[in-house]
Amino acid sequence: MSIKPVSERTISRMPKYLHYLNNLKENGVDRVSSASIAEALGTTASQVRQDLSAFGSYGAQGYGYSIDRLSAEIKGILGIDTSYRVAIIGIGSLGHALLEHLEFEKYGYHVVAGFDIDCDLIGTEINHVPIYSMDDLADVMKQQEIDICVLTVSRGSAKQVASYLERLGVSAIWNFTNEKLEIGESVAVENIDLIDSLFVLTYYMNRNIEERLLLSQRQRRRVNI
Amino acid sequence: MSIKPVSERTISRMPKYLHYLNNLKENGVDRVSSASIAEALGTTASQVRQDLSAFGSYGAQGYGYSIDRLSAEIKGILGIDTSYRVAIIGIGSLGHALLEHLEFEKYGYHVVAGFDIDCDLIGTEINHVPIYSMDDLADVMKQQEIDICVLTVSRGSAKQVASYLERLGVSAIWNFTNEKLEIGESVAVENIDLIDSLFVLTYYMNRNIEERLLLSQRQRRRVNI
DNA sequence: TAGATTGTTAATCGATTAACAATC
DNA sequence: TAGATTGTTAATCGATTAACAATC
Repeated sequence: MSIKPVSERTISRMPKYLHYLNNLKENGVDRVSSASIAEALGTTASQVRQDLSAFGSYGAQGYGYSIDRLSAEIKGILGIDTSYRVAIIGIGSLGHALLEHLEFEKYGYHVVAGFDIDCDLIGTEINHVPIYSMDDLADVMKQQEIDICVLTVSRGSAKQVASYLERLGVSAIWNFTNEKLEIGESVAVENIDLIDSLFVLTYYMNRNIEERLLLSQRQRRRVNI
Repeated sequence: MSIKPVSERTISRMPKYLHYLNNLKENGVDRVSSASIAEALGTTASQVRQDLSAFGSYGAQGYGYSIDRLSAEIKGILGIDTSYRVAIIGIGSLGHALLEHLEFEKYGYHVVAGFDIDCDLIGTEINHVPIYSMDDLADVMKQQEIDICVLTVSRGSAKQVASYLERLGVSAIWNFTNEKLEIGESVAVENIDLIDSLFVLTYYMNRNIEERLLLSQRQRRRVNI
C-alpha cells in the first residue's frame, strides 16, 4: 500500500547503523542519539534521522533511540530477523572461501549446497556442505529450498548461469563475477566487483602519492630559495 | 596545479567503462560513441561524456572515441598501466582465496607476501607465495616493496593492524574486515563489506517477494469479484 | 557537404544539511 | 520545569540530464 520508495543510499547505510548499534550493545550501552550515531559513522545527525524516518518513528524526543528497539527495527527492515538458505554456484577459490566463511552462519545465512562442473568435486563435501553437479541445479534448488544464490562461476559462464537461475525462479543473486547480469527486475542482484574496487583503490593511492610528491617539491623549492 | 576534485561517483564508473571497452576490443570493434557506452551500462550519454571530460578530451566530434586511445587514457587515470606488489595480511579462508585468485595477476597486481600469526602457516608457501610472521611485517614490507595491503585479519584486530600499517607508511589498504578503519588521509582505503552487501541483497529480495505477494492477492481478489 | 557526435553550459532532479516546532 | 532530542519541513548543495554550438 504505502509505496514510498526509499533511496539506495539510505538502504546501504542501514547495515552501518546496525553494526554500530551492535557495538554499543556489546559495551553495555542501551540508548543513543542521532548525533552520536552520526559522529561514529562520519555523517550528520540530520542524515541519520532522515534515513530512519523513511521507515518509521523509532526514537523519542529528549531521549534518543533505544538500542534494542532500533536494532530490532533495522533487522526487520532489512529482513535479517530470520534465516536464509544459500547455495554457492561455482566452487573455485572464491566460492570455496565463501563456503568456509563462518561469518555468514552467524547472521543466519546457512550455506547448504555448492555446485560445480568439476567431477572431482561433485559428490564431495566441503565444510559439511555437499557439492552437486550443475546438472542437478533445478532439482536441488527446489529440494533444498534455496533463497539466495552466490554466483562465483567463471566470468565466461556468468550471464548464462544467471539467466538459468532466473528461469528457475531464484529471488536473489549475490554476484561475484564482475559481469553485468542481464536479468529481470524480479531477481534481486547485488554485485561484488573486486577488480573494480581494486582499481578505485589504486586511483586514490596514486593521487595521494602525487600529492605528497608535489608537497615535497614545494618544500624543496622553499629550501633552495 | 589543476586541482579539480573528481567525484567518487565518477571514479567508480571508470572501471565499468574500461571493462566495456575491453569487451568491444575483444569483438574487434575499434570505435564507440558515448551513446553506445551509455546503453551498455544503463546510463546516459550525457553522463558518460561528463565523466570522461572531467579528465580530458579523448573523443572527436562526429566520430566518437577510439577504443585503444580511450582504454589507454582510463588505464592512465586509474594508474593501472603499471604493476603493483601486494601483501595479504591474515590468511584465513578469505585471505587464502585471495592468494589463489588468479584474476589479480592478470591485471598486474602481484601477490608477493602473506602474513599470519599461525605458526603452522608461517614459513610455508601458498600458490608460491611465502607466508611470513606478523612480527616480520615491517621488515618484509620494506624488502618486498609492497604497494597495497589486503586486510583480511579477524575483525577484532583490524583497527590495530591498520594503525600499524599506517605507521609503517603503507599507501593503500584493501579492507575486507567490515570494520571502519580509523586512519589518516594519507592512506587510501577501499572497503569490501561483504555482510553489508548481503544485508542489502536481502532487503531487495524481500521487497520483491512482498510485491509479488501483493500482486497475486490483487489478482485473486479480481477473480473473486 | 550533410550527418554524427563531441565537450560544455544550463536546467533539472535528488540527496544532504539546516532549522525548528513538538514533546519526552 | 528545563534541557535534550526527535521527526519533518525548508534550504542548500551536488550530481545527473538536457541542450546546443563547435567541428570532424
